[in-house]
Amino acid sequence: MGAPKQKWTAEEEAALKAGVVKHGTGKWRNILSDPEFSSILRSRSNVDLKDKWRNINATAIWGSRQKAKLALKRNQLATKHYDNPMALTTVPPREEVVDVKPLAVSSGTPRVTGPKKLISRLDNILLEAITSLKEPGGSDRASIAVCIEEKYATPPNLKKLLATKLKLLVANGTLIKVNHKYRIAPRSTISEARRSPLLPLEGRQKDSSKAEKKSINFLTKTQVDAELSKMRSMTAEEAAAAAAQAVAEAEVAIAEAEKAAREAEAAEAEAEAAKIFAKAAEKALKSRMQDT
DNA sequence: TTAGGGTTACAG
DNA sequence: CTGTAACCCTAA
Repeated sequence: MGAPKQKWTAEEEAALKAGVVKHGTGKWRNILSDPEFSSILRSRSNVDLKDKWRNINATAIWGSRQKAKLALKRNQLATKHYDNPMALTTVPPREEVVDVKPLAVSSGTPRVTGPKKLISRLDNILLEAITSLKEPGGSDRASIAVCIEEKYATPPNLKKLLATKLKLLVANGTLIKVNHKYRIAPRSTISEARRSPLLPLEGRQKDSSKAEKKSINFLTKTQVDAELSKMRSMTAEEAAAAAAQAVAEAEVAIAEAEKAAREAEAAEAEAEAAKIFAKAAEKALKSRMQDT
């Protein structure tokens, strides 16, 4: 009687997303069993998690459930059928489009005003697709694309966005790219990946005193390094990678901010700063690319 | 236990 | 009045 509707808070939503990223779609019970998440989600049930996740994705992609319902309703109400069922689906308005390809000067991109709601939904879908594929060795871009296309409407630039996002997620440590397959990072909460650069260190050989690798980030020593080395030959590619990395860092910071927005508002400011910095870096690199 | 369908409560 | 989000119920 005291709670007609218990609306979800940002913390709960963030926890849910983190749980999905960590464990995968479904496994609500597993997510709920997680001590960290259960602390926040202990008031929620697995069904609630599922429903919330459904709602999030439904609202994100313009149409999972609502579209079907709406379509049905419209079909009954009006016989007018749309010739263009779905042209532009995804691409949320506030998406930060890390497009590095277009050489157009981004003059049409105004300053970041203060997007409170972010965290690209595409990331969720992407991770969801990878987890749903359940490929042990990971999935390649084609499989992921197909999975997403089957589940949602397929925008024309999906492939490009997917490639960009994939790269981005690999850069920030959420995904691990081995050869040509992508898989979820084994052990790392995104926020944690930023704080502590996960060190494999299987055997002894712990050169902790070696602070040589300090700045360059949390990137694990995967084959990505090799590709990056290869990229060094190409200035443009390197610049693009750097820009993508900066944006990735910004997104991570934003995610962290949303997760702990309640505890520290400064984090959000930091995220904003990081985002602005990323944007600036991207812009600079881009102009440098075409200027040189 | 989870996925999906359906219903109710709240906001615009 | 319509759309959205939480809630509830049921089948797999």
